[in-house]
Formats: sequence, C-alpha cells, structure tokens
Amino acid sequence: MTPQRRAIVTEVMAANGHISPTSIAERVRDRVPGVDPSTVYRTLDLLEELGVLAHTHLESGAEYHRRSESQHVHLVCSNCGAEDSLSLGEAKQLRDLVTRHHGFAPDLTHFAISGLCRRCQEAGK
Amino acid sequence: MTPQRRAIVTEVMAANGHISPTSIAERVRDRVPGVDPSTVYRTLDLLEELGVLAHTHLESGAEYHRRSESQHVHLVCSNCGAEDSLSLGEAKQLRDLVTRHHGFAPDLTHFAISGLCRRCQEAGK
DNA sequence: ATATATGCAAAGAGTTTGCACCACG
DNA sequence: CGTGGTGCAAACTCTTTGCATATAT
Repeated sequence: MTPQRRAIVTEVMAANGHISPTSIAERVRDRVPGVDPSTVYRTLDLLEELGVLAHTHLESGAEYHRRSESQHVHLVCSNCGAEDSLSLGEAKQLRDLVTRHHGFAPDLTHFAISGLCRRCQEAGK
Repeated sequence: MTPQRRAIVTEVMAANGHISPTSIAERVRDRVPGVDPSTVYRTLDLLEELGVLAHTHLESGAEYHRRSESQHVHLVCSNCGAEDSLSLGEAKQLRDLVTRHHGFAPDLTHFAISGLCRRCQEAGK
C-alpha cells in the first residue's frame, strides 16, 4: 500500500458514481504531485483484478467505480447528457427477460443505456 | 458522390452487422489505393448525420452499421466474445419496461449488452 | 466554374510499455 | 534487503484538423 494507491482509491471512492482515469490522474496530482498517469492505469487494472473496482463504458469512454456499486445501471440522455439509473428491481426484470430468452446472463452495468430522457422527448416535438 | 465514398458505403453494407472505422479504412484501401483514414472518418460522420449509418459501442470501440439495422441489440459474451442479438419483440419488451418506469426512451442499440453466454456460464462452474 | 471532397502532414487525446531507480514491508 | 511499485520517456492507436490541391456536378 503506497501513498499513490491510497490517493487513487480515495479519489475513486470520493467520486460519486464514476470517474474517468484522466480525471483520477488530475485529482490525484493535485493532492500528491508527480503521480504519473501510467501509475493510475496500472493501479486501476490491479484493483479491477482484485475485484475492488469495475468499469463502465459511457459515451465519453471508460469510467471506474466501486465494485459494490455494480448494481448501478446507467441511463444517459444522448441529447442533454442527464444521467439516471435503474432501480434494483427494474434491473432484475431486464436481466431476467434477457436470460429467459437466450440463456445469456447480461451485466447491464458494463455499458450504459443511451436514449432520450423524458424532458428531451417532450422538448423534441 | 465520389469513388471514395462509394467504396466506403459499399464496405459498410458488405460487412454483415458492423465494422470499425479502422477496418473500413483497410478494406477500402485494398480496393481504392490511397484513401486516407481521415476521409473515412469524415464520410462516416456525414453518413451518420444523413441518417444512413449509425454506430454502436462494443468492447473494442465504435462500430458502424446501416441505420436500417438499428433494431439490432447486441449481446456480447465478455468471456468468449460470442455475439448474439435480441429479437425485435424482446427489444421492445425491454424498451417498454424502461420507458414505463422512467419516461426514458432507451436506444438499446447504441451500446452493446455485455454478459456471459450460456456456454461460458456452464463452463464457468 | 464553383463548391466541396480528398490527401497529406501534423497535432492531439488516451493508453501502454521498457527501464532504471526508489521505497515499502 | 529484496520484491515490486514508481516516474520518466517513448511508442502506439485511434481520431481530428488545417491547408493546398484535385474533383465532382
């Protein structure tokens, strides 16, 4: 456990929801000057292998979050960028629906779900 | 309508399902030597604005496909890479479920759905 | 003829890797 | 004291942009 790793973990935990490797690098740098992006990437890979973190693909690229928040299914508005998420119950319904028909066990947290939020739908008419 | 554009469109249409910008660039190059990747990117953007093409985010990055195949919801196995897709009916059920609870109109084709295919689930025990 | 698409070259962003050095445990 | 984490520099991939030239209509 090095100070760099501690700072990286702290930033990911502090980010509410998810955060990109680039942002982590910047924020960690503010706190512990000199931390290299490569260290951030290496640490994120490690923490993911250890099962502490996981990443999700959003429009802007990969974002990391605590593994324990893995129930989080992201809904992102492609128009205004608003973010929402499914409840556990809804996520389960979706999961079951896919599994039932395909024997495929989806991890709905790994990619976001893009679409139009209610407001943008209404505005779009 | 330039020969380059014709070749690019041809390749996307020939690709069954989806194809990455890089692959398009390679294949087009085989047929019309000298075509620059920047031309490919510019053309893809244009065709997307015109509503002819759309892109989907897979694990490996963005892939383009005909807009008319936009019902295609991708299921990708994170273990073996196998690809499957939802039927129109299933896609509609999922869509309705999300819309009903959130007023959010998802475009399930824009991001793939990651998970474990049946075989990998069974093998994984 | 004229608007526009192309190629080329360069610049960027994000990420990965090799290596010598330093530090944690 | 030794394993292994770190910074640095370089390389890489994918993508974007500016500009002069070539091309479609």
